[in-house]
Order: sequence, then structure tokens, then C-alpha cells
Amino acid sequence: MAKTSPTSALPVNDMVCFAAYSTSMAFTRFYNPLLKPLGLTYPQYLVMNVLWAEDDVNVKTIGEALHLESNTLTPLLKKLEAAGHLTRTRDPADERQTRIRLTPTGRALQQQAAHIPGCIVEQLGCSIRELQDLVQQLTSVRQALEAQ
Amino acid sequence: MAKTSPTSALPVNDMVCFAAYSTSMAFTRFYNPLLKPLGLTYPQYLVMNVLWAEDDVNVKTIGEALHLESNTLTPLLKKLEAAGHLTRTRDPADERQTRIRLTPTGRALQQQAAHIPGCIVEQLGCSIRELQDLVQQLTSVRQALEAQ
DNA sequence: CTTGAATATATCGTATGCGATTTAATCTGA
DNA sequence: TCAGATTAAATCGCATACGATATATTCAAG
Repeated sequence: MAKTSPTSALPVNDMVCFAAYSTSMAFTRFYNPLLKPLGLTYPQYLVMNVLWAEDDVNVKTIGEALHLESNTLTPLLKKLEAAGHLTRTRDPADERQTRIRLTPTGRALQQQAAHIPGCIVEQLGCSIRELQDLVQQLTSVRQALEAQ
Repeated sequence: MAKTSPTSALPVNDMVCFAAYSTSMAFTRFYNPLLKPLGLTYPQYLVMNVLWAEDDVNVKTIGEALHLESNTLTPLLKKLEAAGHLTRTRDPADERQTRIRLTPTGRALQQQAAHIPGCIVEQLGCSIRELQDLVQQLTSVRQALEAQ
């Protein structure tokens, strides 16, 4: 490739880490206008997805699902609580845990977000099969990075 | 897959966006201890990679390479300047532009970072061919998201 | 020649991520 | 039982990302 093509001449464009990094940011930028009407950021949307699948969980469970820890999740969950989407209460059976529960408002948000996955697939313009394959490859890479 | 496996029961694990997001964060976490001896963060390492490939560029060029804008890059470049890795000077031919140039220290850092790509490939434990293929798929997805 | 448009950085405010530490509660073994 | 280890959240400080705006410079049309 000619050096006059800056896109392919740059070593970052051959790096898997950069491919994941820049694609992840592109996803966040694409999601933000879709999520704005719901009053959610992209990480908040991920948390809501976890809760839509399983309500009444503790912070650790959400963290395991999203590969995040309490230092990130606690402020984020407080914002979602302030927005009225969930409640944060200490578990009476184990006061160390904070249980996260959807409010009716938070549960209702799932319907308002139902159109979003279709918007993504449409924009990507490739088959579900190809996307599933990509998810598998990325998951393998992530697991390799997290090994040990 | 049984519902007792929380990993596959969660919808986030089927989302391409989350696969990219969580893998990108896993990369950053894996890189950080490797970059710590060099005194670099992962985004700073990306900027240095751009400059190692082409020195004496403006902020916009770095931004196009990394898909970032001046609101992110300016503070980051100031930190790299404070660390002695580069200089920031206004272009006399066009005072709107800030030209970024490596210092000898910044250029020397390339040697100290030379072992890092091998650490990544070793950790991932797959062929270069597979990685190139993954980079291509991610780049296609990113381009689709950036279309329009 | 000059005034409005376009361009390049920089600034500001908000929301993450995360290493390190702290606090509080629970567990565990002698 | 009870002191040390473990666990779960929360707190703190720092470094990104990014939308929105501000500032300064250059371009361009009349």
C-alpha cells in the first residue's frame, strides 16, 4: 500500500487493540443520539439491559455481567436511581450487599428501547450470522486477555 | 445453554457493541501494567504510535488517525509534553495549527515499547492471520457506524 | 480590501473507567 | 467466642471521551 494512504500506513490500524478501541467508541457515538430520548448514556443502557434480563440483583452481579467494578458502578447506579429508573437498598440478609431493583419507570423503558437493536443491525448492514461470529471472536479475545 | 449459566443468559453477551466495549476495556487493563514502566496510559501509547510513524504533525492529523478530536487530544498532548515526550508549537505558516513533534526522549520510548506487541500476541494465543481478519471485521463495523 | 464563512485548537462541564484505599459486614478457625 | 481474613460497596484521585462553545486564524466572495 502506498505511503500516500495515511489510513493504512498507520501502525495503529493494524493493531487489534485499536480496532476494538475505535469501534467501541464509534458504537458509543452511534448509540448516544438513539439513547438521548430515553435519557440514558451507553453504559447506563448496558446496566438497564442487565436489569431487564434479571431484576433485583446486587452490584457485584451487575459488575460480573459488564466487567465493571463498584468504583464505576456505584456512581452510575446512583444516577439511574436519581433518574427514577431503579432503587438501591441494602440487603437485610447481608448488609454488605446493595440490591438493585427496577422501578415501574425503569421497566417501562425497555419498551421505549425496543427499536434500538434493529437500528444497529440496519446500520451495520451485515447478516446476523456475521455479527454472531464477530461477537464470538471478540469474546474469545476478551477471555484470553482476562486469563489469570 | 442452561439458564444456570449467567454468562450466556445475559442479552448483553449477544450484543456486538458490548463485545467491542468489554474487549476494548480488557485490552486497556491488559496494556496498563505493560505501559506503566514507560509512564504511558493506553491512549497516550496510541498517540505515541502515531508519532513514531509520522513525526511533526498537527492535532487534526492525530485526531483523524485515532478518531478523536481536540477536546480529548489537547489535554492528553499537554500531559505528554509535560512528560517531555513531545513539543507543541504553533505552525508559523498557519497559526491555527499546533504542530506536535517528538523529543529525543519520546523517540527513544519506541525502543522501550518494542516488546509490547509480542506480549499481546502471545497472550491472545491465536495466529496473526486470525488477528488480521478480526481487525478487518472491526474496521468494517466502525466504518459502517461512521457512515454519514 | 474587507467582512462573513470556514478551519484549527482550546476550554468547559459531565460521565465514565479504574487503581488504590476505606468502611462495614460476614465468615472462619483455633 | 472472637480476632483475623474475606467479602461487598463506596470513596477518592486521575485520565480519558465528548457535546457544546469559545477563540483565533485563514479563506473567499463581492
